[in-house]
Amino acid sequence: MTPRQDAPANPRRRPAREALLAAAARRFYADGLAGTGIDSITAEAGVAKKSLYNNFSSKADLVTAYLHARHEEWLELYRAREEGASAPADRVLAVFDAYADHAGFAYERGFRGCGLLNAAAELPAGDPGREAVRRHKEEVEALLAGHVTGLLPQSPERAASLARHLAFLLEGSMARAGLEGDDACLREARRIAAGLIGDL
Amino acid sequence: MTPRQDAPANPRRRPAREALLAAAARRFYADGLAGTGIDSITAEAGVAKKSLYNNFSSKADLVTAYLHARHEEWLELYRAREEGASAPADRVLAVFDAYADHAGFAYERGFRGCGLLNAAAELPAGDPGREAVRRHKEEVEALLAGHVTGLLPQSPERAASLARHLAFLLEGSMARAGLEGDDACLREARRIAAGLIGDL
DNA sequence: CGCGGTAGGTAGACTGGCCTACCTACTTAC
DNA sequence: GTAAGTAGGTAGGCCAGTCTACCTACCGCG
Repeated sequence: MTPRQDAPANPRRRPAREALLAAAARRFYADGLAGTGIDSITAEAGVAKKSLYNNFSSKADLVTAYLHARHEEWLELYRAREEGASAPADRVLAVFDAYADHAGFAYERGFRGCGLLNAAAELPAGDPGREAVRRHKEEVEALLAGHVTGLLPQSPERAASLARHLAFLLEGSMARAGLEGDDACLREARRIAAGLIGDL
Repeated sequence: MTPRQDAPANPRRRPAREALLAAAARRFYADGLAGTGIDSITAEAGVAKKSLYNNFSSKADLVTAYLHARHEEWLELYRAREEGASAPADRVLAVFDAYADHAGFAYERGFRGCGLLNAAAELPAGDPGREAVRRHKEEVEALLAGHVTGLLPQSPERAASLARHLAFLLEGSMARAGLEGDDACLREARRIAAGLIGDL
């Protein structure tokens, strides 16, 4: 029932929502949530302020959409890496590769680590956005746990512990990579992970 | 040559600087750097705004002092844990315990992970404060590397790799603990670390 | 001992700028 | 004609930082 199933070819009638989301993603990632003003987003998107409030009810709503889009984007990267990784060990490493891809996206200019974690750092303790980031990280860990269970079918609790271990490794290396400004930490974490699941 | 070597007993003449630093630490940790206003800090410190600018040249200067104080605070916690830990393995675990202590400080109300990492998440890519956080994390890793070298004197590169491994584990578990809102992740990371250095 | 200067505190007004959010008025695609 | 875009203004609030005006503890000195 959606009247517009394909993107309109006319540039005059381009969907403002996507331009806004793309611009918001760049500004939020680079300057932080609180450090980014509405005007700078609309200016970068080349869009009127009214269009922002036509598509989003508030800045907080735009932040929510940003977090959701970033989650989806990561899933996309992971799915791309998962193709061709059939063995459980390769699927574990595919998660690490997806993280590196995610880093590579922003790497060209001012890599600052995981956008979701950075956003969560700005949100107060009980904030729904913070909960969304928590769920994302738990989902990534669950993904790892699924693959690790394939490697250790005989002992589920050892598998769960290893999955946590890998998840911490992944998260910590991403945080450090953001501070260092390059993805060397991520490559090293992948190597360490390969060692952990290699000698099973 | 300092004319006042002991704290003045008179409450009228209490040092505003310390009250400001303590209040800033609470507000910055709970609400973020950009999310915290000058007025809320002076109000919580029970101090005039003038006193803030008597003691600090700007809000950025106060942020710098906050980051430095947090670094020193962690060092203090680590030193307390290091006493009585003579074996290298125990010293490695003392670092993990110091992190848990650090978490416990803020745990009572609204634990939000590592204050230094959260602050760095708000700072732009080349910011001096961000560099300070990077140096702090590198210092922690160097500490771990020193202890691990005591465990693996025969192979320095394996020791360096293990130190990184432990550093990532530490950082990642702290990040996850902040999202989850409790220190269960930290306790699990300590257990995993003990396993890593136990079977050497 | 008393007295005045100084250093560092208090309260609060104020400026200029940026923030979110809403608004009007016009334009264009379907 | 309508829906959705454009440009840009405006209201009202919060921000950092400065300023005036006053107050009080301490110190040296006569």
